[in-house]
Amino acid sequence: MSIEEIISRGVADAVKTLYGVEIDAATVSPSATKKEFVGDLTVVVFPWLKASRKAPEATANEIGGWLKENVPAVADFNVVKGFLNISVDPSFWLRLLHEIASKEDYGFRLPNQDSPLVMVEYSSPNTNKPLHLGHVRNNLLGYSVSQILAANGNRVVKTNIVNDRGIHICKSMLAWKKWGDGATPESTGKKGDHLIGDFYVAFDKHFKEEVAEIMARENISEDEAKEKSPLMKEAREMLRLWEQGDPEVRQLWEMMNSWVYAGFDETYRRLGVDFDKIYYESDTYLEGKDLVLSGLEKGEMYRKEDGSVWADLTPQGLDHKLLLRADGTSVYMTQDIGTAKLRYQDYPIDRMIYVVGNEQNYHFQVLSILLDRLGFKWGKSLMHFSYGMVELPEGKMKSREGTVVDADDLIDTMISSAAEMSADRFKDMDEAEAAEVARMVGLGALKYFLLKVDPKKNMLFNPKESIDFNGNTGPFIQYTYARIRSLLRKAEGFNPDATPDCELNTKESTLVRKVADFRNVVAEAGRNCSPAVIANYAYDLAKEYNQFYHDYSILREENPAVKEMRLLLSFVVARTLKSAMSLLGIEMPERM
RNA sequence: GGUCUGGUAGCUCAGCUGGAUAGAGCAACAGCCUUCUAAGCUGUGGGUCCUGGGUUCGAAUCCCAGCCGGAUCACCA
Repeated sequence: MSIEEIISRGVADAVKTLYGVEIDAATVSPSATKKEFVGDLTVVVFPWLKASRKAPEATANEIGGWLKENVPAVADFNVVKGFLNISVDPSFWLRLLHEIASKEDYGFRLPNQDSPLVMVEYSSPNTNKPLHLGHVRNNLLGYSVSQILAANGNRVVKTNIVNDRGIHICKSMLAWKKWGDGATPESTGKKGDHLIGDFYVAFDKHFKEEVAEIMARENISEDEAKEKSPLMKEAREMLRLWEQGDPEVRQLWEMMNSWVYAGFDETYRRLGVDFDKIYYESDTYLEGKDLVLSGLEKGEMYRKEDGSVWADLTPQGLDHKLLLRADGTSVYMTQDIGTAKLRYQDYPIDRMIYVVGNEQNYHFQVLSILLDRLGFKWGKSLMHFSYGMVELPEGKMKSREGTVVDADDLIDTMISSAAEMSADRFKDMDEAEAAEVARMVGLGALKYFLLKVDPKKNMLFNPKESIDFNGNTGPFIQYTYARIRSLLRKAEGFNPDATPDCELNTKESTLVRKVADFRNVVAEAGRNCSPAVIANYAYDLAKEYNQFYHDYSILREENPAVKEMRLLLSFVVARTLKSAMSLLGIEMPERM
């Protein structure tokens, strides 16, 4: 039983004994005492004033006195206004420290065969351009949420749906045919996804020139000129051929896609994210039609005179939504319904989480309603893990304006900056180790920077600031960890199973309490799917430890029991930091 | 216009299941390396928590209204 539970139950017993009123121990919720007051935990007594029929101070004093008499863990108390500050018996903290040190991975619950099966969809790239900063936020969030759910005892399937078909891919293909000159990743030395991206840009450039020319020549509006553009006509024709399964177009498509996938795989690998199952839209885009038609039979949808099929969402306060065009073809929503069907055939999932940007909030609101109507048990509760845009200091990131931050460039920049700034520290490492540490630190900086912010908010990514390794950053936490590891290496004969016997001071007990709280933090992060909760906890713990670290010379401590206890405390702090950061996908170097 | 979402220090962000004098980092200033890693630590200054009402012992937090910003409301994906 945790100390919070002991206190809660004690207060409930006290109120019952003293005032004869039953209260639910769960409503007591003791919180950490603020630094400027004496004590470990604080209980607010205002809620029981009606029961005591006394002033706040008197009530708090009575309850405090009862706790001190009857609850062994309570050593002392003091009262400030209606706040009852409780000091916990120091021996309790020592026992708790031993208990934590003796357990492996004390923060995580492992899933078993009966655990809920959760599918997390993230990344979802288009195959016509490389990944950019927005994808990086998506990938890191998706991976971290998966880790957090797994740590809370869920079975997790990480999935990715690749948008590998459509007019945008045809644009790249057409550009390659026209101006590519047979270029391949091998012949150009370019990463496959970048090569394809360059052709997409090339198409856009030629297309714009063509439109401008037509506008000038025929004196018509831009929209009309776009309609008349031969290039666009060719792209559309290519899409038509693709849909017919034209062998030549399909072959080109497969070749170019394989280049892109090789490029994506490398970026994913460097980011440290992975997937259990990848879906391709070219396999799923025709699915969903049957389901919509069955919904039509059940009266969940309706058909208009022109033959198109719609869903009436006005009962939910939304609009009418098109699901099948008059010619019977699918729209985006229909495809997502079809993908849901396929997924459910592959995995009997209990819960579905879509990590997709907030510009699609409306889409997922509608999808949830439709899946529910079509009989998916998880439809109603599907979670759209919505996140905001990443903006740059100069302004918004728009591919048109050419200010996109490429994911690969970004990773390179982070790693080389880390190497540069750490050159002095890495002097005594060999080249390979220095490079490995720079990689961990560079990526740690990037990941932490993007994950510590509340996902639903738009955030500002300042490349300069993210390279600054001071303050609330990943490297600060990594550094704290590396120092503890160094300390433990130097401490001769350190034994994590030792059971030193001494009293803990306030700083030490605060650290023990925070480490013990990790379990609750992981649970909270699991409830809210919130990497930010984990990140800010890790920072808080690292900061607390740093203050502690600077106050004592642990290796020179003369009392062997105190020395042993502080080493043990350092050990559990390091382990907790590592566990927390693993939920963010951040690696921890043993030296840096 | 409808819906969703955000507004906290000069800047970037925590805090939001209601609790004490609203916290970090950056930036500025002043200290601390013969001590286990100074990517650190200590101190100073910096706030109408967008505004106005309401709920109550108590509101940055909950409710209502308004102001400002973002997203979305495609037979695009």
